[in-house]
Amino acid sequence: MMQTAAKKLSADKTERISPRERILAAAAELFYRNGIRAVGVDAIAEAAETNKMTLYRHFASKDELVAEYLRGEAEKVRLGWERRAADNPEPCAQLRAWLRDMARHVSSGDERGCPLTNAAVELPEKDHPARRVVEAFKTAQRQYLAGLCDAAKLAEPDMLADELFLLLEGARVTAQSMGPEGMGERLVKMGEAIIKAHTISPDR
Amino acid sequence: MMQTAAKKLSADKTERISPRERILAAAAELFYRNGIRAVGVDAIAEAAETNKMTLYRHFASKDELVAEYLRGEAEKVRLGWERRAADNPEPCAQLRAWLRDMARHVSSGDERGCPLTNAAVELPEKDHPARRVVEAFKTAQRQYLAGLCDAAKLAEPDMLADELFLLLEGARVTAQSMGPEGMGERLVKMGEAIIKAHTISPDR
DNA sequence: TGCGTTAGGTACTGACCGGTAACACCCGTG
DNA sequence: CACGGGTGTTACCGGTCAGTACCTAACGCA
Repeated sequence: MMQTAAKKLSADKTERISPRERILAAAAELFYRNGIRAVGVDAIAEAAETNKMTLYRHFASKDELVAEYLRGEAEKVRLGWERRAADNPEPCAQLRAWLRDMARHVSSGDERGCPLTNAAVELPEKDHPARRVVEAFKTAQRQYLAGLCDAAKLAEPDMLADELFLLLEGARVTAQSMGPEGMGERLVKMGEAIIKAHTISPDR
Repeated sequence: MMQTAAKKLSADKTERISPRERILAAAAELFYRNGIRAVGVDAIAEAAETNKMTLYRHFASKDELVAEYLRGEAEKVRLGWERRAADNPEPCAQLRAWLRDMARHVSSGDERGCPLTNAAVELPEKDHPARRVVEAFKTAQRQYLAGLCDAAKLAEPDMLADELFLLLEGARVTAQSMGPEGMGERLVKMGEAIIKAHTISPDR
């Protein structure tokens, strides 16, 4: 009675979302916040307002769920790049927008690093399905960034791309062990300085 | 008989090392290689050629053992700085030596990132004894680096210190999800370029 | 010689892990 | 109305986890 009514009500507003999506959303939140190994499947099922059986009907194993979670995170990042590309036709402006986005994100306070990177730290086993996702993502990210630096006609685009990439990766991973004490604006300044250093000189 | 003979023999060559040291060494290797959460106390005791009871006579809990492991790693880093300071009286040369050491380390192949940073990724719980160790270490590292940049009379020493720090931190954490494809020499080039950018200009 | 400290060994606890079996249920479609 | 797929519920499996009780063996020191 109450239950059916509540079911129908919630079906109208939120619970129309399929269990699979709820599980993925809950897993993303818990994995990122508490670490992958620290979160059990029971906890995920509970947070998704479902149960373990349903989870295992949609995902072959916890490892596969982790891989799917990481694919989702990679997709979010890709969408971010798409948005910035749409907003900034100039590749250099796109680069700067990325820098600002990341700086804001890092200094947001609840930063816990890049989910993909964290997964690689937490899951060192070479044959883990999650690792393939991480490696593919990081490689693609690096290539895209290098292409962007090249399109922006900046000097030594590959090296500049790596500099920026490593700088931001370092900032994200460091923000969680040291407070983001003014890391945000400082990060932008550093990135801008590095870009500037690659605007003038043809090589060294 | 056999046992006592073997005991005495081993006591003469290697097993004079106290169980505590053996446990710490085994824990360091296993924690770094496989991740902290992935390693059980039984595995550590076995690798240290002792048993769980002896482990718990020397360490109050696994968490405390982890903290002690991290203190050991921090001390190793400190000794590295001491060695470099002895070898390079000039602060700028010391900085460059650090860069080279880190580049070699990153491209060594079996890099799995900074143990302290990895611990912070694996153990998000704010009150974990390991986190205090990590935070103290990272803060000290940053300050020391800034002091070194200042002593080297480089422009904007604090920002330069952060740039180098984040760059190397990013390189270490990235080396494990992408192969260290020529990361070594490229890292040195990047660091040198950043240092160079801070040698001339008084400010901006 | 005797005694206390330290280490090793075995076995255990209670909790939790990932994963599965069996069954009741709701609901849309025929 | 009957049916079947997706879902919820409960109980369970074997294994592993951190941590402990209890006893024995070896050693240093007096």
